[in-house]
Amino acid sequence: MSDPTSIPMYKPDQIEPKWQKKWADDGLYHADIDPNQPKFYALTMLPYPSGDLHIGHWYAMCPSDARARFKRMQGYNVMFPMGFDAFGLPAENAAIQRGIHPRKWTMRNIEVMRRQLRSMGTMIDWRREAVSADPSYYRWTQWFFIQFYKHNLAYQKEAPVDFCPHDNTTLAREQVQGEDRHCERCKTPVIKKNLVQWFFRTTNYAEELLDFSTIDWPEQVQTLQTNWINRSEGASVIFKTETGDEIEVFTTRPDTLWGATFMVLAPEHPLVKKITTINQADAVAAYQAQAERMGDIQRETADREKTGVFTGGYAINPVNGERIPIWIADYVMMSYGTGAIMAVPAHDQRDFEFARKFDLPIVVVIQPPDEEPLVSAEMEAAVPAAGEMVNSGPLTGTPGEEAFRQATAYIEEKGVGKYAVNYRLRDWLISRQRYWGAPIPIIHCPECGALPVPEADLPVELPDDVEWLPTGESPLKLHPTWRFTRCPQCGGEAERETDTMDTFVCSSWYHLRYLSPDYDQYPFDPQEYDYWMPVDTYTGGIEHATMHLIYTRFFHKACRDLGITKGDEPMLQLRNQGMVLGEDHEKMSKSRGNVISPDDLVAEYGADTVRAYLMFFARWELGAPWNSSGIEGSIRWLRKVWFTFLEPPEGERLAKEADLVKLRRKVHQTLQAVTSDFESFSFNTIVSGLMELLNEMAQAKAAGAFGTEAWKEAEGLYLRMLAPVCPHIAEELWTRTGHDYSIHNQPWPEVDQEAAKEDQITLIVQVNGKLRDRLTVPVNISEEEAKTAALLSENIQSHLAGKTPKKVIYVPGRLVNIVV
RNA sequence: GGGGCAGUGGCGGAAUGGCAGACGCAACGGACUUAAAAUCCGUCGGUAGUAGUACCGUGUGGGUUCGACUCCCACCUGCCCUACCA
Repeated sequence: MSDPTSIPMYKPDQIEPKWQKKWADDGLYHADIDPNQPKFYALTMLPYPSGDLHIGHWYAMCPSDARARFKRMQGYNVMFPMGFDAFGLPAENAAIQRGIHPRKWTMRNIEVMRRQLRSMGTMIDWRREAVSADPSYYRWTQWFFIQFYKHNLAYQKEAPVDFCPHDNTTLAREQVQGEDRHCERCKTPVIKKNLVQWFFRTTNYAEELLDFSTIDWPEQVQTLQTNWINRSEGASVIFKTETGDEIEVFTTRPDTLWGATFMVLAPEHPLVKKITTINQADAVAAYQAQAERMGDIQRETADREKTGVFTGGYAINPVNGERIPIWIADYVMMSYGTGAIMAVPAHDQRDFEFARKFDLPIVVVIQPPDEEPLVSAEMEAAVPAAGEMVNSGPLTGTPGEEAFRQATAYIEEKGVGKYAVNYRLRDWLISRQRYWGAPIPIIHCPECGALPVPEADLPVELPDDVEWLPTGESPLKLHPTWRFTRCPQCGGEAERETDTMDTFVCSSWYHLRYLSPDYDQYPFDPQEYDYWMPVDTYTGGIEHATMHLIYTRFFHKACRDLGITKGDEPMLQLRNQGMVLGEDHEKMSKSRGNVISPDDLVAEYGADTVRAYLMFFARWELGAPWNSSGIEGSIRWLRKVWFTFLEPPEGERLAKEADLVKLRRKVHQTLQAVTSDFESFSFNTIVSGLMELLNEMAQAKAAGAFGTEAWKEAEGLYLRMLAPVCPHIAEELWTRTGHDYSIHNQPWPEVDQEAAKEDQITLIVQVNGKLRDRLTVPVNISEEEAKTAALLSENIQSHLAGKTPKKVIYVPGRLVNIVV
């Protein structure tokens, strides 16, 4: 290579800010409605403004940005917006610790993150930014709540809820994690509390949420959501107690009804008190108290020994009239099904263990085929398999495959039960007893009840002057004046709801606010909606599979039924990126000291290098540990791109025609591969393909190709392929090689299929499937010619050792396999 | 206990019925340099051999196939989710 000082060095810090400013000044990435252009809504999950943009944020956003840029060059009108999920606990905790107002803390962090996001060189259209903690945003979060409330999709009820004693607020079920049931934010074990809470009726949509047929989402997310919703088919059956009450149970095995020898209620079940006899009252009360405390201490694992207490009460088995005892036990959950079960010890392992421990009767009512006749006294475990119904009154003898249907028909005919579907999915608990969230827009009037705030009075703004100290009640409740108001109906004295909404409510519709963040007639401008929605590609972490991604689907469907949104799904295609681990292969965290700061990397290498490395170093959907020497490879590559394109070659070699044909072939083959890799999110092979092509171009340059027509073509195609990955250096080289600004307005090039075609192939010759020779042959070789050439090869002859081939397999353009 | 994902050189990965290890990092040898950095050239799965080459090799065991990293079955290991779900 000639003296590198003859041309300017590649200095990203002199290039990147310059272009970022020019693109912003020119509004290059403004996405406006254009009915003549196909639209493309590319969305990445909005970040929480914790203050520092983590390398993980870059990993989520840079490849998504590159793909959005690719789509833009393909001729789509691409919208790639950004915003901030700005409500939430960390701001409030920071306020408590440091005495800063949550709004101030949040807005300061947002300012830092905006700067960091700009330094990435993304094509974000900042005119569409939305911040969920702005009154102009949460006004509409409140508006959605009111629509839901008016249509019975939001309601309040007293319920035992998971409460975090450290954060002093309730948690949604999916925010409680692990065996010890700890808070996802602060890891404190949660406790149970009975509170009046607000809910959204997600369960109304349980069935529809199981349908993924119209969306292209990863199997894994579909599985996670399906398991979370957990649909089970069975029957609901009514048991009458001797006190005349009805206990409804859900069972997936109506065919085992004749084997129900006792019932079990959850300790919190409302009928327990009524059923319990005087003799048992003390034991029952003690057990209930113990069960309640259980939440307080640690919740034990599933395989712990069964405990329970007899209530003294009895129910009647509705199919055989047997009198069966009613127990309470903590293995029955109030939160699933009806909080009561019929126990069939012979065919359910939990019931079996319970029956053995408390010496309750076990009656076999199912005889699986291929098994010795079951004898209850000799059983060591329950037999849950399907089989012929036995000992089951009129249905005795019903074969296994008929049992479910016949049993269901029987109880329906007798009027004691009916076919039923049950879901694990529960209604979404949205109340939070904290300050920094969107206030629930409800006024409680002693005369008129809970009334929505009139829409004209929205937003219900958060007061600024609030005491933070968490007491378990909303800080809004402690404000001297805020909560006192007038009833919108009767005008009498009334009080505001002081709970705020779960931040997942805010993030369930942010993709709609991006459409028109300044619009004040409606949550979004309907014209913008009609043009841009639905989201075409949505990217983000898989950790949101059972939270945000279920909520936002629910929200969209609910809004559809209220006539607010259109279509069944908000996001057509979903892709998840993996995680960037620390160099020690551990999750990055401040306490481990293995955090990689994007700001430092940009200062050292420039944004283009960081972008390229993030796309190159791992499979995007899997992620990988960071490697600080690995990134050296990316900067070397970009330096080499720089010199290969700018530095005049030494010497006066004249390229041979064959070299130019070869160069064009490689360029168009690479273009083909890069195009399909962008479509399939294979970002790592895009970069490796470009590296390979550069190596080939350097060779062609050494052979004298620089400045030829073929070289000019290769240069133009290379830079356009590079543009989505490394937008700054691509723009700089584009200008320096004599093209017109801006490369980012260039169309994505077309593959010249003729140029990409090989004229020779390497024919693989195998003997019994083992590679024995490689032959270079013309691409249009006939089957006969290929087989003959293979058999004539010296190597092959020696491996055949005089034997006659039994069979010769030919795969056109690929290989010959000789079987002896 | 249930479900999911993954296992390929020292490392990240490529190939997804047909040349295993593209591309890059690290390492080693060399050139340039007073020296270093940068850059360039070369080697780089294992065993045997000067070499041509041969044998082995994609977590383990089996199967399907002319041919398996790739498809099927069972298992092992790691990670993630979930959990007395009736």
